[in-house]
Amino acid sequence: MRIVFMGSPEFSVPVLEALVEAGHEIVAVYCQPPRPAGRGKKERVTAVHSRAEQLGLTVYFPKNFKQEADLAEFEAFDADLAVVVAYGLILPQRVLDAPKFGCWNIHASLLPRWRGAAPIHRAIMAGDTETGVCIMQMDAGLDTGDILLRDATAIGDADTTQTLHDRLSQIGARLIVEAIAQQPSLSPEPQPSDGVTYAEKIDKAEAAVDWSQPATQVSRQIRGLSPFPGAWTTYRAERIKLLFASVTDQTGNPGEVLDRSISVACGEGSVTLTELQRSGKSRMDAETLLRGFDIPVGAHLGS
RNA sequence: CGCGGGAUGGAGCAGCCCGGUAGCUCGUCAGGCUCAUAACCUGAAGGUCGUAGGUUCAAAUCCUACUCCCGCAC
Repeated sequence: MRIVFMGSPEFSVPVLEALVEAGHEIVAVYCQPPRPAGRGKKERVTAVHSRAEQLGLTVYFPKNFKQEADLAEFEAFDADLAVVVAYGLILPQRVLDAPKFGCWNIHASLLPRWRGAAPIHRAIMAGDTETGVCIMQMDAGLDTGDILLRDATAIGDADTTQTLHDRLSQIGARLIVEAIAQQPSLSPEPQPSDGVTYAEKIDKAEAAVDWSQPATQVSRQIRGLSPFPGAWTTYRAERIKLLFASVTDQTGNPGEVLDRSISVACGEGSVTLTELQRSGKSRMDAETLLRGFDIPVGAHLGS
């Protein structure tokens, strides 16, 4: 099949690779343009951009699809299908209609739950026990298209946004190849009107840990924001990012350090912090961190 | 030219301001102990202090340039 690929971040890369692997003809790759980003404000290309160039594919990055030239260029590829995964732009109807089979989107949730920007973070933060990937026939709405194929995966207590992100990306890659192979016999199913939720973008204000929350909620917050943007607390005016925490059942004043494993009392129960990162340092486990940075029992975090 | 932190035996850090014998916690190795269990005691090995210059009788420490890592902001 002649396919136009549209995606930007790391999540999209395995999908692109799978399509190439499956022998499809990638006639163009679209992604977000390079932008000044990161330390030093240097121009950064997207993950898809650099991988596509390694694969010898031509990369396009229009600002949006409002210019006639960009629309015409897209239509001129005369593609059979466009595969869209975390591209970062709203596609106008002309783009949706251009490929022979339209545009298919890979979305990292079990729709209609968690439509929108941050489905992986939201699923963990909400305490969902299951999530998955949907292949959908894109329409004008926000993640409202008919479902072509889906697959689920369980969310465990050891999952973080990192682990789930990687797993869902792999599932998405496999699923899109399957969907294309089955294309003639796929039966699009409209999404149910019940159970619709929206995954709002993560706000930085959500990243500060509130120790008065129950331990289960604190753990979900820490795991759901790990590794990006990272939940954090403070100790001695220093900001400490928390990358992983498991729920334990000790009690104390919220924010109080209860033992030498950095177990911290929450509003209800406690969490044991096992992966942390001081600002300016790399992430390390609790024992390693404590070797050069004392957080004594009885210390109070986050005040 | 966005702001800032950092690079010191295998790991994590102190020492730098105020130049003068390389230090702490842990790990490793050898031996001891066995009511200390996130055990204890004794001893040992292991570092051209990120790189390159400069200042100096003397530089981990002061000066200059560079490389790499990270936090914030975006």
